[in-house]
Amino acid sequence: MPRSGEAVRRRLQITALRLYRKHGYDATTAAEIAAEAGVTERTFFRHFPDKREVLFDGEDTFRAALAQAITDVPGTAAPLAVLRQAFLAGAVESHLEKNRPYLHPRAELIAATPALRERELAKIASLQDAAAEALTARGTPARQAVLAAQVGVAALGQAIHDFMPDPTADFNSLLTEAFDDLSGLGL
Amino acid sequence: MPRSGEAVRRRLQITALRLYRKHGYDATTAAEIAAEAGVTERTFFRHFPDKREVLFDGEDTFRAALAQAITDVPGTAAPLAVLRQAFLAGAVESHLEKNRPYLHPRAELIAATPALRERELAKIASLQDAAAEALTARGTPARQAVLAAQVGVAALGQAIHDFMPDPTADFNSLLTEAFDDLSGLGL
DNA sequence: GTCTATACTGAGATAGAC
DNA sequence: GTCTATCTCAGTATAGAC
Repeated sequence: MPRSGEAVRRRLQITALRLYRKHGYDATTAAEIAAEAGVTERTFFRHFPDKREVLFDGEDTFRAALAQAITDVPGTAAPLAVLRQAFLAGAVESHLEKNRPYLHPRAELIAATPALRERELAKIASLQDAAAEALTARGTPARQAVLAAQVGVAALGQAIHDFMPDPTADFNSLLTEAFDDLSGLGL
Repeated sequence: MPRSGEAVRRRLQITALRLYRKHGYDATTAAEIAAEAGVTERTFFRHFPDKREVLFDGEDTFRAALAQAITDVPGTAAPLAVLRQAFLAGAVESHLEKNRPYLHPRAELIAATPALRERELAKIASLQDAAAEALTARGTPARQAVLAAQVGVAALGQAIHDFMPDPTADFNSLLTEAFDDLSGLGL
């Protein structure tokens, strides 16, 4: 067996998704995933702090890329306009494309599993925090930044949700649509 | 020690909050909480399905009251205007007042404990779902309802956040302020 | 109320990459 | 030799089953 950590890590992720979907999250033990990936249970927990996190690898990188995209938006537009531009800039789309084959099955599993849904919400909250911080660094007052981040990420979530089941969809159109929808809510 | 279910339940909640704050959530065992409350560990898990839930009792009632308030808003205003009126109607304020003494310490603990923060986010998401459903029942298109619920609950969260540390604050002013802030985000 | 499975943790030993 | 990935072993606590 190869000792390169990255390969083991990938195998654990793919195996976990497959077994979680096959037998359910609760009915799948960490030992089973590890065994199928050719390592011991302890190694599983060395790569991932818990059974949920194995499905959320790479979120940190994505969050950093998104924060950078917000920082890089030129000009002094209003907070939500900045977020719209940042989300259109490519970081989101490239992150989605990178995991294309797993996106939809993974989303189905998460939606059907409360424990995983909780973890996903935490990741989204973390995205909101990063977005708010990036806006603050641009000069947006903290209060507005936090609110704008929550609203903007909600629109982003809607776009991603619509994008996933349809391989032919154009992400940027969906994103523009979601942000346009915000205007009709009656602010 | 009285064995009437409600009293035990209350003692378990108060004891849990105290011990979680004193020794940290992870370092506190369910057995310790139960012992201090004068019951067995088994009784703890009979009242609360897990160690987190003991801090989130009553959320279901609150969610139902909020949904009812949304349903009860008269007229055909835009979705966010409906939510603003519903949140001002008293259900939120009365829920906050009921737990006044525990609100702030509880919030501090949750903010400092990732596992509890995850559970709180799940509860908030559940509020959003209920709000979206109530809006849909009023005739708001599903897409708009989901987005409006997320935006409205974000404003609500901001108001609650500001309300907690300050016992003299007027909740309805904070809420109005938060909703007004939404207009300045640049839609 | 008792029993058990399993998620997770810690420490020390081993094995391969450099 | 160092460094890092993995294994082995022993343990605790949560939560569910009976």
